[in-house]
Amino acid sequence: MTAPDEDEDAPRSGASTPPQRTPRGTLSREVLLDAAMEIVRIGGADAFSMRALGARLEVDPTAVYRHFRTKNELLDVLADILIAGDEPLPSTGDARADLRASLHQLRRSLLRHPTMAGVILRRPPGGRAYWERANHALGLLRGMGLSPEQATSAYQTLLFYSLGHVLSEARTLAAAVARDRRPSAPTATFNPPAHQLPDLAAAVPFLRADTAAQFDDGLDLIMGSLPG
Amino acid sequence: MTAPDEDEDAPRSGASTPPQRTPRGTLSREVLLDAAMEIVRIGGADAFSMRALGARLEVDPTAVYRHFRTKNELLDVLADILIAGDEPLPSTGDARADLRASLHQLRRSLLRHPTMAGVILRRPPGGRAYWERANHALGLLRGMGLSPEQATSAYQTLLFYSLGHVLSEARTLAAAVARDRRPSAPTATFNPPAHQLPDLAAAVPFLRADTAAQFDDGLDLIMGSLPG
DNA sequence: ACCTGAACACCGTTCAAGT
DNA sequence: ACCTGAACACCGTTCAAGT
Repeated sequence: MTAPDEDEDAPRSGASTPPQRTPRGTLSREVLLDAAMEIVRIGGADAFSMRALGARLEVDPTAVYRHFRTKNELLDVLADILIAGDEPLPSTGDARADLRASLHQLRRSLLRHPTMAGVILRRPPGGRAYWERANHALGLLRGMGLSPEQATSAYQTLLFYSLGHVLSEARTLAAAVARDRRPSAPTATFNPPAHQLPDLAAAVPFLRADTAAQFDDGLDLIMGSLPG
Repeated sequence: MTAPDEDEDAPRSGASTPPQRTPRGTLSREVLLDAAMEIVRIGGADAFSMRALGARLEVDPTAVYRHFRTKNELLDVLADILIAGDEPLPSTGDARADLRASLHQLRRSLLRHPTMAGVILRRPPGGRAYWERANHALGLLRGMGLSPEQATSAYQTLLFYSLGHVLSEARTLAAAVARDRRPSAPTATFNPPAHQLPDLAAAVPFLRADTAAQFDDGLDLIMGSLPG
């Protein structure tokens, strides 16, 4: 009924890498966000806590509250950094291609921290980068000849598809990461119970290993209906 | 930069409703799942913990471990119950309509516990209902004349779009729920910073209040490319 | 001004012990 | 066979106190 259950609960190991010294008064939003991202990179989303953050910076955990009102507020800023990514929004002049590229950017950036993607996507959007991406994409859709109303609908469809795809990839990746942390757990590859589900069985060979190409296929399908 | 931040952290109130008596030896998976669902219904996903579950059933929290190996395992079973929903899979003979109806079912069922949707969608899929839905939808797509390969691609696109849409609705709803639990927090309606983002500003009037219709628009767009 | 430390009210999970 | 209770190793957050 349930999957073999390789639990994400794994060891809650505090990140045990060389902590960077933090002379008095050096704490800042930037330093905190960098350290938070490091903790996530090393130990995954489960390893991140206000206490782990304090420990990493050799500072009392509660010192963080000078700079972020809550853990969730910090998480939201982290989210927006991931949504922004490190590449500029594409603008080659080919609206179709740019739109596609922007969504691929978003996917790649969120999947850079797969254990974090699920955490981040659960939070309500609100960051600057999120809205800038929306504005950019809407502009491209207008450029393809869509009305504001059509552009809005198309963008939401493309965005929700992308978020769902990323979420789906991220949760599988995150589970795999958790498995590898428990070395003895079974490999339990993605293996739907096709027994007695014939149409599912027929689909299994076409589940693509290349999930980036799979993502692109879906974009194709959705963008196929768009003018321009 | 970040939204006004009405935190989901709210009071971690243990569900304080009339607990049902639990004579010795009555504990079962079913009783536990019912109680868990009740806790979620009353207090949201944050209120659910192994300790709250024990308290509700007037049982030591650790007694739950006789029936579920971990909290995550229980969560996965809960997830599959929500994914199954309480309606049978539609089969009117109109494949297009049935496919659409099935995805609407999934959306409605997940949104019945919006605070739970995000939690559930973060977990890797693996329940029976999840795969039965896939099998059913793939069969409908085959019936519309799609090849196994086309059906697989189309189903994944539709599913990921649906999950993304539900996630997006759920996180907004969950934030609203959390706001209402802190009666003094500002209302902070969904309000993108359209200032200096002209294309976003042009889209705002077309963000539909009726999110079920919005969901359907996206299904239209995607299914518009499909044969049959 | 900025950080510390103790404290509060919680977690999930394990395991020896009881009935 | 089934449940309890103590214990372990954690949480986020508040607030008075220190420097």
